Amino acid sequence: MPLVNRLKKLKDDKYQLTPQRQAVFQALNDIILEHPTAEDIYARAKKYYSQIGLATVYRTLELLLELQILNPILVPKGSTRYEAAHSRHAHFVCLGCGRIIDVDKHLNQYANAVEQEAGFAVTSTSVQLFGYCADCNHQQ
Amino acid sequence: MPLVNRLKKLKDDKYQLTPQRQAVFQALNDIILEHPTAEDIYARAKKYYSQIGLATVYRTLELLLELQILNPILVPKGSTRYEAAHSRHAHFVCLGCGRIIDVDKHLNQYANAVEQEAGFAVTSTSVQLFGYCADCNHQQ
DNA sequence: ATATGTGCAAATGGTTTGCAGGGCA
DNA sequence: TGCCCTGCAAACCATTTGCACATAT
Repeated sequence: MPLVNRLKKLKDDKYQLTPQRQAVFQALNDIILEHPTAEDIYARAKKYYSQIGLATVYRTLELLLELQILNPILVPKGSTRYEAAHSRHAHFVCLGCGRIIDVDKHLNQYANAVEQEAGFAVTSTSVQLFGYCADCNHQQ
Repeated sequence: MPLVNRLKKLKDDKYQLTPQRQAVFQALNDIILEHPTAEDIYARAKKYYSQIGLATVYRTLELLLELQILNPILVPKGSTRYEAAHSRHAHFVCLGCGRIIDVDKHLNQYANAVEQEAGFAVTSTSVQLFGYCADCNHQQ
C-alpha cells in the first residue's frame, strides 16, 4: 500500500488527522526514499505547516513506527533514519563496487524458520549481507 | 581467533596494552556473550581495575570496533550493545522485552542461497530480525 | 621529548517529557 | 466535559571531548 494512502488507515483508526500529521505525511511522501532523519522530515514538514514543532514530528514518527508504516534505520553515529516499512527486506552490499542489490527472495524462508523454531513473530527486518558480487568476485 | 588472544595482536600493533585495556578485555571475556552495553562492560572492568573511567571504556571499545574485534548491535531504544565480530551472525530483537537472541542457525542456508543464486560471495552480515518473542507474543 | 593513554567533569546532540493551552468528540 | 493533540522549553541520557596529568617509547 502506497505511503500516502495510509492516511486513510490513520483516519479510520482512533487517530486524529491533524494538519501537523498531514504535513509530516506530505514530507514523508516527498523524501522518504532519501532515508531522511527526523530533522530532515521536520524541515520539509515546515513547508506544509510552518508552525510545526520538532517534538510533534518525533511523536508522529513514533506513531508511524507503532503502526508499522515506517521502519527505523539505525546507524552507528548520527541520528536515526526512516524508511517505508517493508516487513521483510534485505540488501546485498558489494564491498567491491558498492552496489546494493535486493535479496529478499529467500529471506522469508529464513524468517519463517526462525519463527517456527523459537516461537517468535518476526514483524520487520534489518538485513545487510556484505561481500562481493559476481563481477567483483572474478576480478579478485 | 578467541577474544583473549587478540591481546597479542593489540600488543604487536602500535597500541599499548595498559592495565585499563586489560581490564576491559577481561570484562569482555567474561560477559561478551550477554551482549553487554558499555555500562555493563564498565561495571565488570572495575572488578579488574577499580579506578577505570567510563570514558576509557568507551575509547577502548571504539578501538576494538576499528580493529574489527567487536561489532556494535544497534537497537531502537537504549544504548549500543557489543558482541565479538563474526562473519555470519544474526539477532532476533524482541520489541516487547528488548531481549536479543542469537538466531544464526538458518542464516547460512539463506546466505548460501543468495551466493548460489546470484554468484555473490557473502563475507559478513548485519542481520537483525525484529518482532515479538514467544512470551511477549502471548501477552499481546 | 614526544606521543599515547587516562580520569574527571563538562559539553554535546538526538530524543523525550512536563506542562499549559487548544481543538475535536 | 473529557480526551487527544500541540508547541515550547527543559530534562534526559548515551556518548564524546577538553584538559591537565601520567605513562610508555
